[in-house]
Amino acid sequence: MTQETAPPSRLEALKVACSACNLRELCLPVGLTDDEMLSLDDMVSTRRSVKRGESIFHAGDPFAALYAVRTGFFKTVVSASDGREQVTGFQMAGELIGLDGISTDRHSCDAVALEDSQVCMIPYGQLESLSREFTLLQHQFHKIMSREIVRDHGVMLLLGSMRAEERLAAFLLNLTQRLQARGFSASALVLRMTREEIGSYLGLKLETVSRTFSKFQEEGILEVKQRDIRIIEQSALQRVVNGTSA
Amino acid sequence: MTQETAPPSRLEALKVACSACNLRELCLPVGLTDDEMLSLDDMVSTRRSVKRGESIFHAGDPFAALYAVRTGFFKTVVSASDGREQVTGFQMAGELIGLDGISTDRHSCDAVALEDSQVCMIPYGQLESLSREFTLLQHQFHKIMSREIVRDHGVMLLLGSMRAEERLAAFLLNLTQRLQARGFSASALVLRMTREEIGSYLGLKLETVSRTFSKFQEEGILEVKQRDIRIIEQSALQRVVNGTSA
DNA sequence: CGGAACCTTGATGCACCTCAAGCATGGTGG
DNA sequence: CCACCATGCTTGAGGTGCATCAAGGTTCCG
Repeated sequence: MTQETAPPSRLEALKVACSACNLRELCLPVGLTDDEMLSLDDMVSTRRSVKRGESIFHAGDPFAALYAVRTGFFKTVVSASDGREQVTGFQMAGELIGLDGISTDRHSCDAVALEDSQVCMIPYGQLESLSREFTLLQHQFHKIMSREIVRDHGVMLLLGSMRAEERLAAFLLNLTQRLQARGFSASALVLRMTREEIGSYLGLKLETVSRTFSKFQEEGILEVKQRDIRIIEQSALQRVVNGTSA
Repeated sequence: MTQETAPPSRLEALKVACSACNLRELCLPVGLTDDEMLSLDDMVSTRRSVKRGESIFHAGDPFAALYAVRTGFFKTVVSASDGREQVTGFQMAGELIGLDGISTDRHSCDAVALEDSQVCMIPYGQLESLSREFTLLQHQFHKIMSREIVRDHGVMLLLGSMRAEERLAAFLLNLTQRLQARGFSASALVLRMTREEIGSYLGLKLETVSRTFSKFQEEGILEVKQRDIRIIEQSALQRVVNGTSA
């Protein structure tokens, strides 16, 4: 349950190299020159394995580094004082986790692995110095933070003014789009999260998520077998999101 | 209720000095040395007046600068393709507007003045170069972006799992806390936005916002006269937020 | 093979939305 | 300066989308 900063028994003999990583076009190094990439390689020197259910960090933990998802799948969760929880995002390969920690030097959410995963550790102090040196890195980092803000505003729109079907349709389209950018099929996906986690993210109860999946299936938009989803009619999903279907 | 630090009887849109601004402890310059502050003064050289109802920028506009609220009050609004709108935030003196634009070089929301206001323009390219030079400025800027992310996550929690009374109570407590940080009373405030705008922000209809205000008044928690709000029992509001009152 | 975690589906209730009507406020022009 | 009108606010009555409660089914794994 507690985070292990240096996994004791696991030898990370592999030197992690951004320059050799197949995610470099999606991750922090986008657009860097070869020189700059080599400096990144120095900074991002540790990879950490996280088992399903384990957390990279918890709310309240001191902030020291960002984490880039190398393989696997994560959720971030904020908690209210009364125990209510809200999933604020799902992160897949190439995405950055931990930006929340910069503001107060402590993390404000939990980052939990939804399957066995690996993350690359990016010591924050070093990122700041390196991005003073490399304009492109600096700009790319700012873009990533800004993108998170824009994404959050989209979620607010979803939570504030969409109905259950619209929320789930938007969620599925977003997931497939990101999976597609990583070379996966646009029409078949395996959900890494439970109905309850989807519900938490979308501001719905798990029963409503389940019913909505069933409804989409009845309508021939999806084929749903537990966590295996096949999208039969993407355009129909798009229409649902736009409210053009009710 | 509007604060005017230096009543601008002349055209003062010329020279702005962060170093002389009473908001410098809340705004971008937090923690800078005198030297650094002077460089900021060079960068933030234009102030712009915005009349009530006007926008600093619209969704789709090219991104070139950030704006620090000098006086007045703003809302930011994102729109879906079908016309649905969501207020994503309300900004007051010392707060930064426009961070959304970095991600795609275009703004993704509208920033609308809710009263006659003034903003300081911070050319983004210059901010990037200056923050390559000044570590503290760089860090402060990152903190501001991160804070926005954390705030957004809090709004998601609110939208995803709180009921109407809890949302409004949380909203009022947040407003008064920010006003208090600016030297205003913690118990009396004048709302700069309509019930509809509050509702949009909180994911509620204006009638629900109005009814909830009335309910708080009946319960002796607030005194509500249109946009004049007096908080009679702050602890009760806090209890409502925590769900300890239902 | 048995239990835990997860998912589906049905019945019922309620929080909030929708629709509607009337009141308050403030800006504007005669 | 006042009358007028647009905009915003309040309140009521009724409807509905989703939550809640409940029961049973499926899958995974020790």
